[in-house]
Amino acid sequence: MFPVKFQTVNGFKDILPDEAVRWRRLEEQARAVFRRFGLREIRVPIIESTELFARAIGEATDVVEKEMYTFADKGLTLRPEATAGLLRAYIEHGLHVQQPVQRLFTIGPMFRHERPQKGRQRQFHQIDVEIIGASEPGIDAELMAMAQMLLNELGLKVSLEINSIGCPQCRPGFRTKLVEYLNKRLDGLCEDCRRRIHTNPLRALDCKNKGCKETVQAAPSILDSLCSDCDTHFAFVRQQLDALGVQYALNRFMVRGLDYYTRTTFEFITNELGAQSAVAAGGRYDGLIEQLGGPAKMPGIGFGMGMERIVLLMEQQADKEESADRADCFVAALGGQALTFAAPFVHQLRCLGFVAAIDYSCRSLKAQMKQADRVKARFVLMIGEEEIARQEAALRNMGTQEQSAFSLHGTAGELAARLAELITEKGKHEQAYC
RNA sequence: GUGAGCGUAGCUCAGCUGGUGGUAGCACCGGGUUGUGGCCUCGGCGGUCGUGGGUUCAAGUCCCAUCGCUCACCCCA
Repeated sequence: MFPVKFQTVNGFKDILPDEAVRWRRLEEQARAVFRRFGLREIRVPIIESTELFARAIGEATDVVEKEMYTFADKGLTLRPEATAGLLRAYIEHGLHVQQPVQRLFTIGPMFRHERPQKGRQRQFHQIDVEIIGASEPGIDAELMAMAQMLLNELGLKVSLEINSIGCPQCRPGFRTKLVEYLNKRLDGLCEDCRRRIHTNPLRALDCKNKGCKETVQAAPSILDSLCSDCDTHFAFVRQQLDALGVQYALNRFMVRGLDYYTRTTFEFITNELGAQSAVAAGGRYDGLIEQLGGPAKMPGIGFGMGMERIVLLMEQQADKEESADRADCFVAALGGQALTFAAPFVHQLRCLGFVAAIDYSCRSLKAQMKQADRVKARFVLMIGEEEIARQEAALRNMGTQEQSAFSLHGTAGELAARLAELITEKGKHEQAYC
């Protein structure tokens, strides 16, 4: 039984080097945008106590009920989302004392035991942003504007939908009204939604079933049931979005899957990801911090951005750009003696900060040139018997095909420094690579 | 947890109503260029047809089981 083939387990994926280029671009762009908005990075463990997630996300949610990777005997769980862990860290370290408003982001893997499909893995990655300690509606608008800026700069076309789901003061009233409405129209609802009336009636509002969609069209709107504080808040959010030039659509049917959300909720959506539509989503969670044992009445708002989904969109939508993985100089060594020259040389070039490559196999020059081409080398330095005899290597510019002699007198360090100067100098004149 | 579809070379795929696994494309290696890349050209490497059973003179093809993957439902980023 020896030729056991191992493979990634279901729902987990390798990100191979070619694809990792896109991931890196996403992360770098995110960091660049976040810096402009004064966000600071925080890194927290991917394992927390099961109890933390149960409290934050809600005991009755699908995520907690059936999707968590839990080590039952240890009371620990792989995080299914990032907010809970960040807030735990915020509270544990008393960050609010240092700075009343904390603007934080983190990037990393999350885990949910769901059946995988397009744009959904069991290990998936999120860019997560939280602004804690500020309740002003301007914050809500700024956060959405920032997410949109990032998506725009990645070259993606997605749309923004917003809603307000009220607060513990006004939502129960709406819930009652909605249940009343739904109960009168059971015929128009799918089986799931009839069940939802008892478990989570708001979910019926965003059911994909056609009949439910029609039935729900005339349902009472949450926006008409907001208390005056929530209503004022949401009006300001919309006004601010307009002022910032952020395009959005109001979606009174939008609901959240996690219990902690209050007031403003939003989703950046696309119809180019199969059954998945949200690429980033979030909202306010004004009661959550207190609920987790933090300071009373501490507000917060945040969003998660699904990196797999963004990367899929980047593949489909964004301009293909040339990979930056490019060698400055490839040193072709022909024969063992040449290697003793070439290797220290390449090492010195690398010390000087250049991307240098070498092939130790001593294959034919043709083969090595092909290899140089594959690593997109801008220059190739050729060292063979003749060159060693003459003490002059050949330096070839791969873009222009120009070739010149390069004296081999001096120590490896001196030679590398001179070569570095040469390839920098020549590289300035021809950016184009054909 | 539920449903549907698909497993042939490293990758993308042909393979008809069962009748010898494809000069297939890409990639890789080598020759054409006694030491010069991309384009071209010629050649080479590469497969227990996911696995196990069954039907048949004969199975990549039909049937059953099993494993894996994909998509969708639920739910969610």
